[in-house]
Amino acid sequence: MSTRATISDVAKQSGVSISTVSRVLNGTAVVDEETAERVRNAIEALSYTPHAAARTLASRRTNTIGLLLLDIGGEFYTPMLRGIEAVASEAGFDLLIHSTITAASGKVTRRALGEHNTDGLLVFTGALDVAELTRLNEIGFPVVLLHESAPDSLDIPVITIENQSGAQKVVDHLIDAHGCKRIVYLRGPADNEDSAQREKGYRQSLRKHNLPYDPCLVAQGGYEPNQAHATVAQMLSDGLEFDAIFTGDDDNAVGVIQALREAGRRIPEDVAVAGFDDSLFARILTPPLTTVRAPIEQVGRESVRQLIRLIRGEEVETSLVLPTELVIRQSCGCNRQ
Amino acid sequence: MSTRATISDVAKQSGVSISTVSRVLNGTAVVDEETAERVRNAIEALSYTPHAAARTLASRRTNTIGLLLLDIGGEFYTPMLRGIEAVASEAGFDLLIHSTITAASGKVTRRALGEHNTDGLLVFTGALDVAELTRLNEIGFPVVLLHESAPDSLDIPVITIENQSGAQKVVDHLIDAHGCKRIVYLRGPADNEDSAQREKGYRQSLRKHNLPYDPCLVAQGGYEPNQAHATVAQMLSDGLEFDAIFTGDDDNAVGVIQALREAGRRIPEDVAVAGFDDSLFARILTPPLTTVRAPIEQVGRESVRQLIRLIRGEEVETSLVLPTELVIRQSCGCNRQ
DNA sequence: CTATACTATGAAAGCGCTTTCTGAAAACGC
DNA sequence: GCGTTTTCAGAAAGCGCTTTCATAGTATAG
Repeated sequence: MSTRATISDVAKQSGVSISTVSRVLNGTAVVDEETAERVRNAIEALSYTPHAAARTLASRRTNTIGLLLLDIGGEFYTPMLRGIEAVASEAGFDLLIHSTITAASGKVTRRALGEHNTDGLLVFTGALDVAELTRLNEIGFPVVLLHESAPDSLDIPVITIENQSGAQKVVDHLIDAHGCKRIVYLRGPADNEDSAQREKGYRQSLRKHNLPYDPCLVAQGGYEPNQAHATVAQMLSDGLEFDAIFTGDDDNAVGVIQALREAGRRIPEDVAVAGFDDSLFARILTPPLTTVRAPIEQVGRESVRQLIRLIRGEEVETSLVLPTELVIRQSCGCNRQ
Repeated sequence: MSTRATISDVAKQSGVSISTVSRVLNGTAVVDEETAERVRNAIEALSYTPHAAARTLASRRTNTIGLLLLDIGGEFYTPMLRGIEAVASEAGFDLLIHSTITAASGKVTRRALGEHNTDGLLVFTGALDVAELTRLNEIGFPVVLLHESAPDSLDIPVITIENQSGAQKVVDHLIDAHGCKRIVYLRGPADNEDSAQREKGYRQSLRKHNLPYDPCLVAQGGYEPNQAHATVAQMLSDGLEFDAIFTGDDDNAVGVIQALREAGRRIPEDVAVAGFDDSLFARILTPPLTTVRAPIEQVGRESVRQLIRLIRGEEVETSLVLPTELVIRQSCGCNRQ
């Protein structure tokens, strides 16, 4: 507080005009090397840092990108955040984060992130309503979506992962390697695009292997251990028969494994289990979880790269789908000790 | 982009001066209700949002708090972030996040977060060097430290948790309930204050029970499964005898359990294990981990509260220590099925 | 040696707000 | 009914920068 050095302090100290200081700061024009050196010394001596808001106001650039999340606390976000932060920081952008879930309670619908405080927005599945998305699109504001495609009417790039083929690979494996015939699929939250894609992959695999599609075998897991636990417990008490569960994501797998164990079903002898994501805890589950590796950190990195291109007015892919990879551990029946 | 509405557009549209619009916006003075209504309508009609930088520049308030982390990807941060975001957002502050670990590679030492773009800073253990901390303290800039106290010379509030008593409780439990006599303690990274405190608690408990302190039983775990794994494997191959491991944190526990299992030691029959933090995965380990619950989200919440008080110039506790709680599961030998 | 083109710099106009100062009009007091 | 307060609103001065425009000085060409 007190007396921050301003650009004119630096100018005075080095005996030049503020224009010249600005030029040295930004490299926007050639400055005599000797003069530049004097300016740099003054900056150092005054430990001067340009005032971000003043810069923004004058240059009409915030040098900040915004990240709009549903729930910042989700485990899923951690690697994504790491990727986003790394690329943003490397490119000299600040990162403003807002979680819309906490905002829901707030009375004032202050637009937390937008044209007024960022150069562009990263929007995670469901974190922004279509109306606002449309508004941003109309004023040509740079936005990149993560894990969910935009309404067709809007031209907004999307970064996502190979959900369908990933799911197909893991279900293929359950069938081909372990002879599973009745495979449960646990959906994510309603409207979740990842989940819908994975379900497609699941059905595709069944079709490919001439296995019947039984709607009873598909149910809600909610990407959430408790719900998955309840669902599986219900299935078991209903006497539903199955020899494998593709849990939709790894979080579900935690609840699934617990429910199976409580019912005395052995994994993988009685029921094979496979997840999706390859979360940090997938390998520490017992048995270690066979799953599909989702390149989440990479999604974070790419999304920022695309957003920055957009901000710079460069060409951008409308959609980027990052590859997933089958990770075979033991919950499917492989590698038994 | 294109043509954002500005305050003067709103003023024109509602037939008042920009001063009045500003007053309606901020409630800084009484405005005739009828006039105010007209202004509000204009704001709505133009879907006007005040330009943050202009506001900042004029009012000398950024309405933003900065969070300086070492590694944003750490699992540990997730609940903390949730707490921080929730309180900040509720209080109308934006949250600017920067991870210093990624910045290390950058050539330019741009001060990512500071007086120039935030009203105050939350600094996590080790994320800022003492020089910068001192500078901020000297200019009276609001800073709150998380999980590490400031150098004595600086008067900076700290939010931390009851590490020592938490550690003591869990070691007490290992001794009292399970008769453990030779308990290993795995340290966190060097200089980690949490770890040092927990070690104190460990030693205190030994002393209280008249158990000898054997330096061989204390080693590096690094809060990191691989290192913990290596350390324990080494201890085992050295033929070191012990009947329990207090793993320092839950991350370590993952490596510890694996190492013990590989050596054919049963948990908890041969070796009892206990962690610290109560991470999300503590309950899904096999066996479920006995640990100490650290109120990490609470730390996040409190830190923001304190920081906001500081920003407002209110009185602040110099140090806040949040309580920890023993969580007994099965890795210590309790609740065996 | 003059005309032309650079080069390096400064002066000054904003960017979109907040806030102080000032004043007109309405309300009040006696 | 006149002076005094109160209420409401506008004018204008910045906040600390970037950027355009102008210009002095210097180099280059013919």
